[in-house]
Amino acid sequence: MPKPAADSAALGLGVDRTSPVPLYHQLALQLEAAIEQGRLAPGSLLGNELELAGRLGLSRPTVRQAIQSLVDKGLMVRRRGVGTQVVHSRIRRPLELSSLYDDLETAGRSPATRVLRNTVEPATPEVAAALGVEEGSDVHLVERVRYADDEPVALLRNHLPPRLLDLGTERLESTGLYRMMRASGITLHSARQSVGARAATAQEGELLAEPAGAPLLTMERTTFDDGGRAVEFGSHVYRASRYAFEFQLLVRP
Amino acid sequence: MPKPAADSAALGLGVDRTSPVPLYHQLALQLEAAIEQGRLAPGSLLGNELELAGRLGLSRPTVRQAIQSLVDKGLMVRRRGVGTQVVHSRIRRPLELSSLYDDLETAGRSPATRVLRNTVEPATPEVAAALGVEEGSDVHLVERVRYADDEPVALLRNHLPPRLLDLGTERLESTGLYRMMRASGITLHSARQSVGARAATAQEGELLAEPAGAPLLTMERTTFDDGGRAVEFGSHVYRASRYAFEFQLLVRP
DNA sequence: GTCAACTATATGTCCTGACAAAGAGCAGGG
DNA sequence: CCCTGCTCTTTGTCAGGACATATAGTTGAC
Repeated sequence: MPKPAADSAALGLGVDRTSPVPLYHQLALQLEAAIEQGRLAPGSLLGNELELAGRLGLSRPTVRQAIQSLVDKGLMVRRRGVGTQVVHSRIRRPLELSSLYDDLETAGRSPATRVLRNTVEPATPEVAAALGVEEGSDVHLVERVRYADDEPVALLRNHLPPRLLDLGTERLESTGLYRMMRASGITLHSARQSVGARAATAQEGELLAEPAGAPLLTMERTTFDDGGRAVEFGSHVYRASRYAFEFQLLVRP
Repeated sequence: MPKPAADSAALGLGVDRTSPVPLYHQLALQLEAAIEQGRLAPGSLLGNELELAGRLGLSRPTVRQAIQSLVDKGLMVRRRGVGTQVVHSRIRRPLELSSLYDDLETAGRSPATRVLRNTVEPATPEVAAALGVEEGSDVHLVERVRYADDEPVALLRNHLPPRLLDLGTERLESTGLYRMMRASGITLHSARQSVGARAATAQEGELLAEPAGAPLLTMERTTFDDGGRAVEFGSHVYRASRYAFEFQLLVRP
């Protein structure tokens, strides 16, 4: 079966050496755009690395680094002795650590927030274990209802270590927690999540405009910064009728 | 605040050039083991790449490649001008495309399967769109109940394109679908998932030993091979009282 | 004493060059 | 006709060097 024919002619590829953007990244962006716009057809071969490097005036390692980043994103597949080709399937975004606020905003759904509580409380054993602080020591507690297009979507309950962040209620109402963290110079690194389901309590139902007993999607998450400190522990419930987690994931070789 | 002091003395690091395992991978495995066993303490610096390369008799690119793979796994963090240090938090496995069967088995929970249906049916519009086949054309349909420790955990409903796999009912009862695919030479590449929740129907409740209306965790997944062909479309429901998705995820820089 | 500028250090980027190994296709032998 | 072995192509691995740049600590001026 003949492969869908090689491509790789004039694709508008070319790098700008005066730019501060790394060459491999420039190339990666251009290739990604070419795939996105269909100029690099799914299944088409990219042409061998050495020749591509020669045409662009780059070295092979630089070209390889660009291609590798796309392979890591799942956009391309390399096969020794064959070449590198564009993956057929439409890859959307792989799963990343995202905030509900940003997700809703990029989906064009006008997020809004109502703060129910914004206090300091002693840490329960569970919270203390998650955040790595002393049991009974002070931790911030923030409870919010998140709306999308004026409809309640989720009930967000977050615990944060003390003195990490200035948690103004007004700012909490106008933006997302992760955005506030990043703005404070906190570098998010990783998170441990658990997603489940349970029935709504009467109080939850009232806040989310669902009957008591309605199925809810639950998410518990502990987020760490790049120093390994826990910066947030969240226990969230989502209206199953209005929300689902969607994500793409890759097989790691 | 002084950093937890540099380490990097004799860590038992050393590569075997006669081994077929790539040098960078040997080094990566050794470093990972050292972190795992605590010989490389969280927060400790690794010592600069050039010196490390010199001590091991390797070139810097090779050492960098090894370190980079650990950075990608979330185990280490690089800081220009500072060095590379081990992340404090214990990283478990990042989210990967996994099968319930394997997950249960690695958790030591003795998975078992009962096949309810194993037939060929015409594709509904939804299934046809997911698998990329003609509407109404033949597709395999497999319906199973998955047990863990003799307790029902999930109801699995899979659609597969025709002639992809030999779907013997006996084999389906004794292993997982993904394992069968891999054994058939199919290279899994990526999957698109959607996780939600809903109430159990009467029939689902009966099969899963839950009352009707009980909250269930739902997962829809389309899996693609490295050629971009859809190889499976699954619509699964899990008992929320017995199962939750747990995973770790990294911030992509 | 405080702040700015300088310097040392480590990673980030990029180059050239070389050989190894896997896969596909072709040719030859059974 | 099928299978085996060869060869060619292409990616995989590795070396060694050079310069750029961000960060931290130190030094110097005010």
